[in-house]
Amino acid sequence: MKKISTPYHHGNLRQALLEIAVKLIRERGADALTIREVARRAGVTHTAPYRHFKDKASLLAAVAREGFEMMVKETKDQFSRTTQDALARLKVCGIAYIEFAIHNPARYRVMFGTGRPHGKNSALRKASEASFGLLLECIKECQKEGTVRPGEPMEMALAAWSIVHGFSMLFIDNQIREKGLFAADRESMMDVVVDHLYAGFKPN
Amino acid sequence: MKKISTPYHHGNLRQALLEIAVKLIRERGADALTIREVARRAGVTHTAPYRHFKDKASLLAAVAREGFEMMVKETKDQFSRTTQDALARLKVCGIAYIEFAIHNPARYRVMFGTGRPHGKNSALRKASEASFGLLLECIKECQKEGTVRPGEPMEMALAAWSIVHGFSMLFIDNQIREKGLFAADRESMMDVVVDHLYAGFKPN
DNA sequence: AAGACAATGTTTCCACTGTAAACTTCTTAC
DNA sequence: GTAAGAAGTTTACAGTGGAAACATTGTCTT
Repeated sequence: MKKISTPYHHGNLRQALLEIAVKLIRERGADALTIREVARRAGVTHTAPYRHFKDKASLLAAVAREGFEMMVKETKDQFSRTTQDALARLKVCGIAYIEFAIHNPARYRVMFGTGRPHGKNSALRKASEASFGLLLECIKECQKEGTVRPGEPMEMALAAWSIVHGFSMLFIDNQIREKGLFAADRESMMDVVVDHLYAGFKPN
Repeated sequence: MKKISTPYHHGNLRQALLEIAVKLIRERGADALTIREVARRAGVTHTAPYRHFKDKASLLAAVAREGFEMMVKETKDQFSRTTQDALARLKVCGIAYIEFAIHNPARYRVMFGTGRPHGKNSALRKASEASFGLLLECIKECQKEGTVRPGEPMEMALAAWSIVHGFSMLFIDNQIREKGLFAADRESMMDVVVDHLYAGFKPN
């Protein structure tokens, strides 16, 4: 039996590194992240992190994975507070997604910004698939319910994901505020964008 | 009178650097780009690029700016080949955008991936605004034409931009193929996604 | 309780990076 | 033709990612 909670030398360094990494990215941007600085703040040597992460990319992948897991969890939490129909849940999906991105911009960028595809890193891939799965299920349920028009659910999920992802990216990259779109507050902007999409999903 | 076309020592090094940078990003990914390697391939010392770009970020910003300009130009070219209504042009906007992203994934990622907002770099900002402006104008024209329902054009442009941007990002990050969505070919996927959005724009 | 063993952290090392400063060499305007 | 400024070079430095060999500590077996 391995006691996970018991500290070895440092005391759950892996988790500490992840938290420090996120904080650092938040403070100085994603590419300013440095393994050495993370180690420094954790109070360990600059090579200690390599016991827990193969390399820098691997550390970032772990941050990303955690992000997907958080996102799924938060969405599900919102679900449980939404006792309504599937359409309501579908909207929750969109809103929760965007809210996550806005509240965790640094992490969000890591989740998608790396450029290099998740490829082999199956843990990361699984986490991201879980997130997509949530959306897909919602759409299927809506179709059963009759609140979303028939059609290949995959394609509709793709469209839905595209819009919330796109909006999130633009928002956190400041492209929106820069273009003088801050007339409306954030929440109503979100609603507008999401509604435009769902308008295209309506039956009839 | 300054003769721009005449080579000094190297011969239009600035442009050469830009081209090499893009090629490098294409080959090895955006963060593998190194000023020294760019210089090496250009056959100059590793500090020569600093005569043309303040720093690495500045070089990347120039690559991004060029990208926006290319995108606008290509869209306009497509416009001139589209003698039809404004709605047709609006669709061209979406398709051309996605096509650009797909054909220039490396550059596209630089255009949006940096994380750091364009902020002060006004040349980059202007180029990106031109691209957004094209979309905005299309929507306004469609509204005049009656092929897009009334409503704040800014908001609709935002929605439209979100979806094409989101789709592009997901596509070039391989998130789509990874999720087993390659059933449809690229072109029909594009059409489907764009159509879902425009369905929400329809009058009535 | 006593080692053996694997997990964790450290030291030392290396090739490489971004960029500043002071320099040389070329181009062009006068 | 010469002075000035632009373009490219040399040299230097601190910081980085990561490999390798070493030291330490907790855990497992007996």
